[in-house]
This record gives sequence, C-alpha cells and structure tokens, in this order.
Amino acid sequence: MSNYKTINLERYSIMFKALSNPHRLQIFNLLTGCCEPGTVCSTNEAISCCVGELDQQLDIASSTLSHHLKELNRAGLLNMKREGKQIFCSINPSTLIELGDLFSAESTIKPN
Amino acid sequence: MSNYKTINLERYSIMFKALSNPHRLQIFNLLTGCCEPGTVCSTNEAISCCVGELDQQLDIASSTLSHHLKELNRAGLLNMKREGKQIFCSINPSTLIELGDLFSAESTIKPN
DNA sequence: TTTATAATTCGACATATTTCGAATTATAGG
DNA sequence: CCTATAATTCGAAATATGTCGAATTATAAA
Repeated sequence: MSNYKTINLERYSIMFKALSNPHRLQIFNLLTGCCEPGTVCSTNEAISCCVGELDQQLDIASSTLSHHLKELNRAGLLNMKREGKQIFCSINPSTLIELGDLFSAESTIKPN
Repeated sequence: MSNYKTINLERYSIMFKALSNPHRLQIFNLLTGCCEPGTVCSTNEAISCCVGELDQQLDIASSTLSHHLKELNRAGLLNMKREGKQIFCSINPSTLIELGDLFSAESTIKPN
C-alpha cells in the first residue's frame, strides 16, 4: 500500500501558469512576502490589500491588473472580497500549502 | 535582523512558466513522481530517462518534446547528459528544493 | 438624483507559445 | 565510408497571452 499523495496535473498547471507571469508573481509576493520575520505567512490570516493599493505598486494599467487578479483567482490562489467600493485581495492559504506539498517528498501527480 | 530567505522573482517566473505547460508538467512528474514509497525523490539521485523513453509516454512529436526539454533545462529544472546516442534527463534536485522553500514559511521574493 | 470613486469588461493589437514535419547533427556499428 | 538510430534545429501556422484605453458597472456620499 502506497502512501503517495495524489494530486491533479491539470489543476497544477493552471496554478503554475498563474504564477508564471512576472506581474502576477509580484502580486503573489506582495500578498505573501511581507509577513513579520518568524511568522508563517501560509498559515496566518493572509495579508489583505485592496486592488487600488496593488495598482499603486505595479506600473500597469488598472484593467491589466484586473485581468491578472482574475487569473490568480481562477487558479485558486487568490481570494477576493468586496467591502464597500473596494475589493480586498488575499492569498488562499490552503492552496499555498498544497503547492508546498507538491515539492516535498512522496508526491505524485495524477494524470487528468 | 531578518531571517527571511531572499529569492529572485524573475528566476522563479521562468521556473513556473516551465511547469505551466501540461506536457512539461507531465515530464516533470514522470521524472519525480515514480520514486518508491517512503523515499524522498527530491534528494535522492534523480530518476533518469532517455529522451526516447519520454517520447513513448507523451503523444507529441519528438521535435516538440525536444523543445519542452530545452525549456525545462533553461529553467534549471532538468539536467541532460549524453551517453552514446542517447541523452538522459533527470530533475535537478537542488531546484526542486528551492521551489519547496518558496512555499514554506519566511520566504520573500527579491524584485529583480 | 447626481456625482465621485473603485474596479471590471470589452475590443483591438502586438507578441509569445505550441505544435508539426522536414532537414540536420551526433554517435555507433558494420 | 556508409547506414541506422537518437535527438535537435528550423520554418511555418494556429492559438494563447499581455497590454492598453474607452466604456461600463457597483457602491457610497452629497
């Protein structure tokens, strides 16, 4: 009996595609990479930014940003939640954990 | 003093792009996912396949396979070594470890 | 209701990627 | 040297992606 983790190939290729664009990876980084030293970003309540705050840091048109956020959301990496006029974005912690698992031992990707 | 790991954004986006294509992810899986249960693929000497063996399992033209292998190699994910007429491919274990680190705690991506 | 702000959708265009088959290179063996 | 096998390079075609500005939707506030 195997103790392999079995994961989905198609789902992962969508996640990797989402992270393959430099602007999207930058967004990912802004939302994960600014935890305090010693804290664990992936399991804490995530950092939350509204779209406008991300826009200020990214040097792309806001319509382009919108498109990228949709891609990250579609890939299961990003949570989006409206509060009044603003929409707050945060990284989905469970997807982050999944990705970590992929590169640790005994993982196998399930075809289809 | 911070104990953040600092990593390179551009380098990682290239790695993710390499893994974002379903055929390339399948190659990646073939070369990492077939370890014996209980072993650690990422730190063992890697599984090695010649290009022809991969070709048999992939249902794409061999020229397309060649292209994908070059991409994986360019991204630092794949080692290639000629032995006679054949070229053997294996996953670069240190890059695998790097990727695992990215999704674990306290990582920060370095812009540029 | 009108206005202002935050964000998304749409359409167009340029660029990049995937894929194939044909031609080429590299190696081994007769 | 000639032939067969393994793999790569090249050029072309189809498809996908990234980007922008203009128009639109959603919400809040005067």
